[in-house]
Amino acid sequence: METEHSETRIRILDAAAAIFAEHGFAATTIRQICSQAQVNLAAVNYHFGGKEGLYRDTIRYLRTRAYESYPIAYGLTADASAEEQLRAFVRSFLLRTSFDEKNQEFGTIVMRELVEPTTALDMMLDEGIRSLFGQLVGIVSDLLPENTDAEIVLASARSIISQCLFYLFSRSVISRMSPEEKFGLEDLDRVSEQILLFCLCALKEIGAKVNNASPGIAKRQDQN
Amino acid sequence: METEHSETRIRILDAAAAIFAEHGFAATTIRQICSQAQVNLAAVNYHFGGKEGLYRDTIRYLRTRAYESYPIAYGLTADASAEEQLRAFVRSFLLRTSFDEKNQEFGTIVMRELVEPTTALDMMLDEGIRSLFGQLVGIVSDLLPENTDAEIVLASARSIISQCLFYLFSRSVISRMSPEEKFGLEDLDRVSEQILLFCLCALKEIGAKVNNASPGIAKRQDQN
DNA sequence: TTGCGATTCAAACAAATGTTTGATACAAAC
DNA sequence: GTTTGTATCAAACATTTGTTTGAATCGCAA
Repeated sequence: METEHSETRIRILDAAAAIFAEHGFAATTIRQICSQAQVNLAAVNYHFGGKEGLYRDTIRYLRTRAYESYPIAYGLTADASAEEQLRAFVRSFLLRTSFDEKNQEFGTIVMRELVEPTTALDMMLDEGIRSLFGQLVGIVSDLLPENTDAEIVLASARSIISQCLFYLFSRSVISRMSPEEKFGLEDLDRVSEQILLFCLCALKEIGAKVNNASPGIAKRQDQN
Repeated sequence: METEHSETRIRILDAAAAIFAEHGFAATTIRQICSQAQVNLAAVNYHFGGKEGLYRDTIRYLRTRAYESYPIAYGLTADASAEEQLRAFVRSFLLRTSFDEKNQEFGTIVMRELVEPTTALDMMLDEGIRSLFGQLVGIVSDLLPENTDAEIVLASARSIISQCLFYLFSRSVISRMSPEEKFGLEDLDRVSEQILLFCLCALKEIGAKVNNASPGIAKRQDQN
């Protein structure tokens, strides 16, 4: 880990990222990678100990790059409202996983890990996914009345994250059903606001329902 | 196609469904399949012409079974309200793809096709996905005011389907984050109602917003 | 029974893949 | 200049994989 001092290492990692993302772990051969990276076939074993070692280091490499470009609280002041926090969460998530094409390889490999978990998934859970989801639950909790059932908070967080994941998973289908849509950087505002409209409306109405059902403590009626 | 007259064919298809779903196309060997099916190694080539032919027939085999068990308008009368139609859509979708473990193999292979499309994905689009999504758009359209922007209808439909897909794609993560949750048949009611709560609340509030913005034609204020 | 097409089987084949090897080139330290 | 450790390279190795082959077996009609 640490620094990628060697020039060859980086060339291999860049090629591996592209090819692992495109074909998946099993269907990728280290001959492809070494050919594209223009290094000798034995270089992978020399530098990474084997195909699996290269795969793990490739994920770390991409993840580091993605989170450096778009940290979780991307462009957010400390005193931001819960709604703004949710907006930042959704936008940085989309950017990190698919809308910035520089990070599309990261998103694709994450997706592959979800579908076909390897030991790398546990690593990703411990180092990122768990805390990411916890943060979302916190934001959703702030957007709902205090006495909201915890299960509703959790389910709502899942509903929200699923809409972000959709644009990762369904790229292949959408590009076939409506080929004119691209979902690149220039579409980020439109898509993120569509997601936020749906989610904020849902949370507002759920909050109203909760307050109606048990009009005990927190009463919130912030008309947008 | 047509009937699977041969006993061996069915044994191979059953084994192939399980193993393709578990390991994916590339990582599956026909030796595994034949071993599990207890047939000779050459049987796959004899009956299906090769590994790819077996893969295509396996998808068709699973899809037929899934849609026979849970058709799109599963348990729905002709005069059902739009909300009930949405409920049936969500429930049958969940059952078809993951919550009925008999169809989990189908859901898993669909998921794999989304992540790594083969020619089979085009087949699936033409024969099912496109009309399925069109049906959902119709239901959403009924649940929103008539003068709602078409783009909002489309985006809302995507938001809804994404929540159904979530329980397909995120099984591996959820089972690691909260291993006590199972998402089997006994959880269908709870999960589908959570999804429907979120979606119906969102649609209701979006509809209110639309009517506020352009209070022209349709006015709807059905307090739940 | 005999004959014949369909099916099953063990064995082998050719290609591809991850990995290893031993020699070579290179650069810095002494 | 010599040495030493690192990195690169072509070649080969051992497995695994999808596929093919040709004989053996089965089912059944003539």
